[in-house]
Parts: sequence; C-alpha cells; structure tokens
Amino acid sequence: MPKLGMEPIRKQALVNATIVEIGRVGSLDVTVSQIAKRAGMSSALAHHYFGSKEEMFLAAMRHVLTLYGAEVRGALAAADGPDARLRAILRASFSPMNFRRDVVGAWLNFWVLAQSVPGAKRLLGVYQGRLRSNLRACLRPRADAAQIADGLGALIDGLYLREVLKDGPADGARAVAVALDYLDARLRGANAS
Amino acid sequence: MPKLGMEPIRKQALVNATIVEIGRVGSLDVTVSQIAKRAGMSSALAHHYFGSKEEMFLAAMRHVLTLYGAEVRGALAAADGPDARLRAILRASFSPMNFRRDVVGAWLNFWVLAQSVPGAKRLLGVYQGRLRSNLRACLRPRADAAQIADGLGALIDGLYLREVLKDGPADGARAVAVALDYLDARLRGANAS
DNA sequence: TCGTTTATTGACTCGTCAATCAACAAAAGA
DNA sequence: TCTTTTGTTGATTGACGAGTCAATAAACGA
Repeated sequence: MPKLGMEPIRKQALVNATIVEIGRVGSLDVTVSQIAKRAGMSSALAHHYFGSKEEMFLAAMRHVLTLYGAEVRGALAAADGPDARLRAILRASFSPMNFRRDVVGAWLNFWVLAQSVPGAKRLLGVYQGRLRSNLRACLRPRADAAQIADGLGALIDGLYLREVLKDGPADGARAVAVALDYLDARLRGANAS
Repeated sequence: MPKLGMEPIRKQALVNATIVEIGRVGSLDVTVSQIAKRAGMSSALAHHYFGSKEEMFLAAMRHVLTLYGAEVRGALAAADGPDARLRAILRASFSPMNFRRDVVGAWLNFWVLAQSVPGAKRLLGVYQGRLRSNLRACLRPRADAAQIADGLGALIDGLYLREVLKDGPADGARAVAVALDYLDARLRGANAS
C-alpha cells in the first residue's frame, strides 16, 4: 500500500478536514481522531505529519489566509484605479468561498485561537496588516485614509460575524452592498468631526 | 461557617469568576475548578448551584448581556431626539465597561459558543434583535433605515473584534469616533446605489 | 539482495476534567 | 431537643483524548 510522496497529500487532506470539522462542530473542540477520520487516516498518522494538534490548527489557518490572500491579489490584478481596487477587495472579501459556512466558522475560531496561541495571533496580525495597507493604498491621497481604512476593515469583520450567526445561508452580495453603501457615503461626505 | 442565603452570592461570584477566567485564558477551555477557585469555593459547590458547566457559561453570558442592556437603556433615557439616541447607543456600546479585556474576551467566546449551544445562540439573537430595533427606531423616517442599521450593527461588532486582538489597551473613544465618522457620512450622504 | 527510508496503524499511557457522592457543619423550625 | 433544610468539601468515578510506541509493509538505493 504505502506509496511514496504521501506527505503533502496527507497534510493537505488533514488541513481540509480540520476546516470542515471546525465548521461542523462550531468550535475548536474537535479531536484529532475526528479530523483524521474525515481525512481518511488514523490519528497516529496525523500526529506523525503534524507534531501536534496546535500545529494542525495553525496549518489550517495558514491555508485559509493563503486562499484569501490569493483571492484578493487576483481581484486586485484585474482592477485599475483606486476606486475599482477598493471594490475589488470588498468583492474578494465577501466571495462565496470566504462565506462557506465552514470557512467562516474557521475564521471565528481562529480569532479565539489568537487569544491564547501567539502563532495564531501573529498570523492574524499579518492578515490585518495586509488588508489595512491594501485599503490605505487605495485611499492614499486623502488625509484621513487611515481612519477610513480602519473603519472599513472593522466593517468587513463585523459583516462576517453577522453571517456566521445567521440561520439562513450567507449572503455575500448583501454584505458587499452594505459595505459599499457606507464606503460610498464616507468617500463622498466631508471628512467629518 | 455556613450562613444561610448564600445562593445568590455564590452564583454571582461564580458568574464574575467565569467572565474573568474566560478573559484570562482567552478561550472556553477553562475548568470548573479554575472558576470555582477564583470564586473562592470548591468545584463541587459550583456544580451544586449550577447543574453543569454549560449552565454556568449561559448564566455568565446572560449577565454580560444584561449589563450591556442596562447601559444602553440608561444612555437612551438621558438622550432625546433620534440623533442623540443613536450616539447614546454608540457610546454605551463602547463604554469602558464593555471594553474591559475580559468582557470583550467573553463576548468573543460567546460568539463561538453560539455556534454549538442553541441557548447561547438564542441569547445572542435577543441582543442583536434589540440592538437592531433600537437603531432602526432612531432612523425610522428614512426609507433605508434597515440597511443603515444593519451596517452600523456590523460596524460595532467589527470594532469590538479589533480591540480584542490589539496588543495595547482598548480604546473605546477611538471606536466611537470611527463609528460616528461613518455614521455621520452615511446619514448626510444621499442613499447611494 | 539487504539495509534504509517512508507510510501506516492498533494498542497503550498518562493526564485531565465534568460530574457524583458521602459525609460533615450549621442554622431554622417544630 | 430532634429533624429538616441549606451550605460545603474531599475523594472518587468514569470518560475521553493527546501524544507515544512498537510493529508491519512497501518502496528505494546500493
């Protein structure tokens, strides 16, 4: 049975299974056995490839973040002009992939993980920093670019949160609409206060 | 030692200890023993008063929600006019009490809890419903009241989130400023798109 | 061919923790 | 006084789960 070069395949399967299981259970209280089972292997093998459960969580987090980053980069590449780039970031952030129930559930639990695991906190910091700098870049000429970007970043996270708790299916288009609604108003309005 | 009428005192102590411990550990992975110890009693007594750990979590959540509700109600009572009432809700939401590190940590974990415990989900639903109806009431005359309220609610939650992850101390005043910044722009601007 | 590396698992260890229980202490009531 | 109610805990149970280990097997390299 044992074919060589299994490591990357097994790891990927475990990462996917981790995300699915976290989303299914709705918390980080998933056992390595559950994850391994879903990935079609024994828990011992999971421990063999990732040294620990925490390492598995971090790998899953890294994967989600990587996918998101790729999506944003792709959307940005196809947009020119600051305005179009802003909208591209929003659309990417609320794309169906990011709104898959398990992915959003994973994000939520990663936020919690970041409270206690420094590695997780660092990863989230990288994501937030990139998002912030992307947003600011689109708003650079304005004096209040930083404040607008911070608010918009928070709005994105908040809209995410709402979707997790909703009963029905997530509605990315609506989230984009709400965000654009505020952003447009803020961009047009005088820089208040 | 045993004085009578201990029940409410013990329960309150446990609820407070639960919030503190969740905030300290940064997750729901707190043992009943830890909580009981901080509350100055044995874990057996904790189980005696609340039947289970889950019941303790729900009681703590109810308490946080009650405090928040009282704060909003108090702020609303002292404000007249829709505009002042909107600002009152914002100020109450970002009051120092709600930005205490452990309280915000508790909120974050309650969001996670709501994913798997129906009772928790119901409680959060009540909170969100009240917040939404309060916000809408302040915006009633407008045709787009619902959309503005939804965005503002999400913005509040998102700003919360940012504070949890920050390293330094939480800054409620800044959050209020960012929220007002967007809200003012949105209220003044044409109802876009 | 034979040792080495990679893949894989079942069984096991060790710790932890929620929940229970038996027992004890003090107040209230009869 | 005696009994019932309330408060309180140490010890115990029972389950579960992360991580380890020994053993097996296939491929590879020399």
